[in-house]
Amino acid sequence: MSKKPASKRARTKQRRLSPDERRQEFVAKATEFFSEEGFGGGTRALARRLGVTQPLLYRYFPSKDDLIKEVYRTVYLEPMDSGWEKLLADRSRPLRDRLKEFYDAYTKVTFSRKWLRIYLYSGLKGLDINRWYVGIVRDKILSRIIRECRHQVGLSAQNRPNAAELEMAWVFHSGIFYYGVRKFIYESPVLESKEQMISDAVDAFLAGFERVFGEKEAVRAPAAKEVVI
Amino acid sequence: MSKKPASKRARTKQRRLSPDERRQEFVAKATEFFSEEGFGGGTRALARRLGVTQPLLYRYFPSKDDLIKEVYRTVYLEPMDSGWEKLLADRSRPLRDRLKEFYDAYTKVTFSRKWLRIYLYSGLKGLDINRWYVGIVRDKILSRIIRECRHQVGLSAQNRPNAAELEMAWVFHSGIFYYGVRKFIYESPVLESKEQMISDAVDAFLAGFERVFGEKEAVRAPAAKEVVI
DNA sequence: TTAATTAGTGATCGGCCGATAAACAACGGT
DNA sequence: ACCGTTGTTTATCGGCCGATCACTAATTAA
Repeated sequence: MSKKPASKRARTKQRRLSPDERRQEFVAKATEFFSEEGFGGGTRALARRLGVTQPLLYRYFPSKDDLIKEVYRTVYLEPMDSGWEKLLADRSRPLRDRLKEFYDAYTKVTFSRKWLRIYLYSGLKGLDINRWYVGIVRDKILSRIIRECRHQVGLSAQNRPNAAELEMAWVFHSGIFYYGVRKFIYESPVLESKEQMISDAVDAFLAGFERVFGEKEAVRAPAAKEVVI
Repeated sequence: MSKKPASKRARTKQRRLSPDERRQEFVAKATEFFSEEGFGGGTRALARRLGVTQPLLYRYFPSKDDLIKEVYRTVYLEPMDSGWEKLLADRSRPLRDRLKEFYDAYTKVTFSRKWLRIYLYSGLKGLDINRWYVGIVRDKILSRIIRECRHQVGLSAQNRPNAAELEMAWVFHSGIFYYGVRKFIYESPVLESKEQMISDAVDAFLAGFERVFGEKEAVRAPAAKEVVI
């Protein structure tokens, strides 16, 4: 193989991108790259994938860590949709329908090899942004779901969710989440219909919530165990 | 700081370990080390933690990769207990009790920072051993659970589980599993009583399985969707 | 057309990595 | 007390890493 000046003026004129666009392009490709290689991936390999030389990265980002931070920022912020809370809270529709629609939407943005890998890597690193995200899920999504469940089974939806309810919502949520992990990370065969998986999970959750928390709580553990965390 | 001949005969006589014991000791410490640092962790840092010099590792293991393989081997095999299948299949006891006891035991060996981190790292690497483990869980645990659930709700427990049932068991199992991830990886606050979490999850799962698969399946999607995967 | 500015490259630095070889220290049988 | 064996260290190799700098090429403003 000889030298490779290829792609030098490969396509007609190849508009020069504005600095901001170029930066964003780098971040986007870097996200793909790091999601595959992990954040241990080298800047030279990344630059090769971008079709540029390695030092050029340092014109756009002060350090590799800064680039990585931007990757996190875009990946975590991208899927957030403020409409979700309203969707979950809309009591003019059956709760079952709301939950199904919410998880259809939620998994549409989070179930990708890219997103899940970045998420797991950042979780293993113990990054603040991961903690922030977990907190958002708990406060904006799961707490809301519990309020709606309480209302559904005729309990007061006033107080904050207690720890046991929250845990049950987490187990439900995580079960769905892990479908994505099995499919896109483990590349293990899963039920081909994501919609059916969600539908069954929602039905099971609602049935379970009712059995565990509905009505006669007499048989359950003493209230001391249900401290709010 | 001067040279550090410390720990040279530090404790009385310091029995010299047999080669096999020494090897195992190295693997054990290496497991801890890699679970914290990830497998990108350096051999020098590992050796420092072992209190020896780096080249010594290469007397016991031909390469870093071989050491890592042994780490995987011990971590994955350690928790496997052949008694679990029997426990799950023992129909002289209520299914609810069997499931609770099984998950109490299962989470006792898998819920540790060490195990979970190694598991997630190997999953992200797409290692064969991870696929093998997922297959074991599916075939030895979840399939068994479904047979017992079917028997419980009066269905034939003969045929293999269909894809929808299997998925539901996965969602249940993953929900419990992720409690460990949240606690030990994300270090997020969780319901302090693991037993209650399991108990509620089991109750919800059983209620859900009955509602979704019990009796009148008329309302469910056409059978075509329930192909065995 | 020319000068100034910006985009991109080649060469290179120090540092850490996995791995090897040779020297040295400790033990065990006789 | 000796010597062979085994355990351990010191010194070092080539290679890849993140980062820097001086330089060239392309673009824009005049």
